[in-house]
Amino acid sequence: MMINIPIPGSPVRGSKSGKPVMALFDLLCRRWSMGIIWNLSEGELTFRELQKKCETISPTILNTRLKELKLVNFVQTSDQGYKLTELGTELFNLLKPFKNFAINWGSLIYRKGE
Amino acid sequence: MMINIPIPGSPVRGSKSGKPVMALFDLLCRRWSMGIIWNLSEGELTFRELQKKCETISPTILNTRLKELKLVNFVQTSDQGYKLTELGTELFNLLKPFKNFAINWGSLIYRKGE
DNA sequence: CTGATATGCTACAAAAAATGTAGCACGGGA
DNA sequence: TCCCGTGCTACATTTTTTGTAGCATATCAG
Repeated sequence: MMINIPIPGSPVRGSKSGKPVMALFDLLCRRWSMGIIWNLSEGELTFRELQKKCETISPTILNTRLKELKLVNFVQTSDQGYKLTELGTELFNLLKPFKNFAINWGSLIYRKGE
Repeated sequence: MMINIPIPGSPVRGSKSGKPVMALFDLLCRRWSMGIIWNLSEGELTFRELQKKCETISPTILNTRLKELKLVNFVQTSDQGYKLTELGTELFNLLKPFKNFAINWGSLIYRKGE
């Protein structure tokens, strides 16, 4: 497995100069990144618990994402398994409003299909 | 090309029951989705302009993402090219604070490497 | 009308990322 | 010692993404 972290200031997807927000997007748009942060927000979880919460994630990708998220300091290990760092929690707080937005969006899509 | 949209309420990556927020994450975590929304926030852009803004996107994927984002009503076409819908603008507003977060995060990573 | 340019987009092969399944190594507990 | 549960790796297959070339149409100058 090959770990490749986007570094703000170095070229990333979306920005040759490495605009920080593009580096963040590069990271977050990797499959499951956001889901993992979301699921960890409720508290510490072991590897297998997290795997269950994510429902359909493969252990390979879960482990890769966890390594990445640890490297960028959004997630940390603990006795009990994995948990968000302070920074990761801040990021989750930015993600939180997506829930209601998504619910509203979902009801619009639903109506569209009627 | 095959368009496949996550529908809240139907199984999506991350949720067999299709939790709306997971459907949204499924969509947003596709490569370039967030970058496209970000770049369109400043105003209408033609296909080629958008391509230039995204710096390294391929036309294939740009077109795929645009079709998807139109289908879920985040983006619409206009005389001048492409622009965010009202809903897309709302979504952008949720994304906006990521910029400062990313800048802060970037400076932390930088310090880590010193 | 003709040629030069720009635009939106498609084709397609190659590369990279994600998936799914099997299962290993290790640390309890009985 | 045998049996679980846990964290995680191996690896073949499938899906996504990339990169390059280039087509079709529209516009404009001559």
